[in-house]
Amino acid sequence: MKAAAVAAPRGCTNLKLRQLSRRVTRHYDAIVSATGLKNTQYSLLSHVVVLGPIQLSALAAKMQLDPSTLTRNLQPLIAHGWLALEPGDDARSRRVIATPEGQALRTEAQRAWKRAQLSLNERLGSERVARLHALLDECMALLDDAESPENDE
Amino acid sequence: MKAAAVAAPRGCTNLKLRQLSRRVTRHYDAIVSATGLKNTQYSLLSHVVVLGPIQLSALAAKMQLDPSTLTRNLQPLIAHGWLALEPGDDARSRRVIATPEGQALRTEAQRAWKRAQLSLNERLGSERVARLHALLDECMALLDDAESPENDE
DNA sequence: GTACAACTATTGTATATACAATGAATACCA
DNA sequence: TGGTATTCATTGTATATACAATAGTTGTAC
Repeated sequence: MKAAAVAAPRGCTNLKLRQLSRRVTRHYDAIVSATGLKNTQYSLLSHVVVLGPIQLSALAAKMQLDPSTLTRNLQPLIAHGWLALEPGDDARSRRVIATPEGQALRTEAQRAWKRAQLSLNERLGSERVARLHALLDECMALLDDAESPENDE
Repeated sequence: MKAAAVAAPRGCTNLKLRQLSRRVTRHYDAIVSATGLKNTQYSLLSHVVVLGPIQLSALAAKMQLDPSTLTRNLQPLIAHGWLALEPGDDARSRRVIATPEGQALRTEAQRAWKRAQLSLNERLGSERVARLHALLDECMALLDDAESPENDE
């Protein structure tokens, strides 16, 4: 039988991902920004609400964010009084926690997020979105795996 | 017969896209940055090389970039002498063009990009990458369509 | 117990991204 | 032809993102 012809990927994966990210981010922001949160801020706030008081380094890892980026992204949310920093186990580490105001805002913003997600599902088709999620998850998992071994080259 | 069960998408499409984008961008940057270009700059330079002298607004549309973002992103490349601005048809419009140095750099950087893409294909599997590309393209096309009609609300 | 390695978070610096507002030029219409 | 709307690009402002370097802290080996 013939050798299985694996379709060679065309184009730049990075470009395609970034372009769609920008596009989709604009879609969410158009809806979620009514709550005063940008999509990124909603995401960060949500993570803190769900993951409870959590160490900064652990949160950065969970969110695939550089620690320095996390430090910076926290600033607006702390300034608004939605998040707060606590001392950690060490004198060097810290934990983030959502304030009551932060939790309330998250509950409200979650409704807006839901509307944005549903309207996206509608435009793209739920089945397609589900496939996209699965694929994105697979890719992320595969790239994370490549982190642990001696793949430093 | 039973109604077709369409898998309801779980999680946030925006988050998944952004996380994978960040992850993949880091992968490309680790390889392409040796040429002195960040992935975004390589992408912009490439577009200009390929699309020839092109009006700013047209380029922004092609790249799914806000015009103000394009203006800003051009600055480093112009400062390095890799891109240049020309007068457009109007007195209000302008065109971008790649200088000879810019074209040479792009040729070099393209080789690095290729290595990054191939190594990504290897980690994720070419077949999976091809499926991802197809899906990303579909989603982008569907979102673009929703632009033209009176879907403003 | 001290010197050095490893860890945790932040700052310095640079870029990316977009919305709102602006300035300049052109199109259009009455 | 004169006024208004539209188009094109840029600036003001704010945030997102990451690498490199730094400052403090803890662990560890001798």
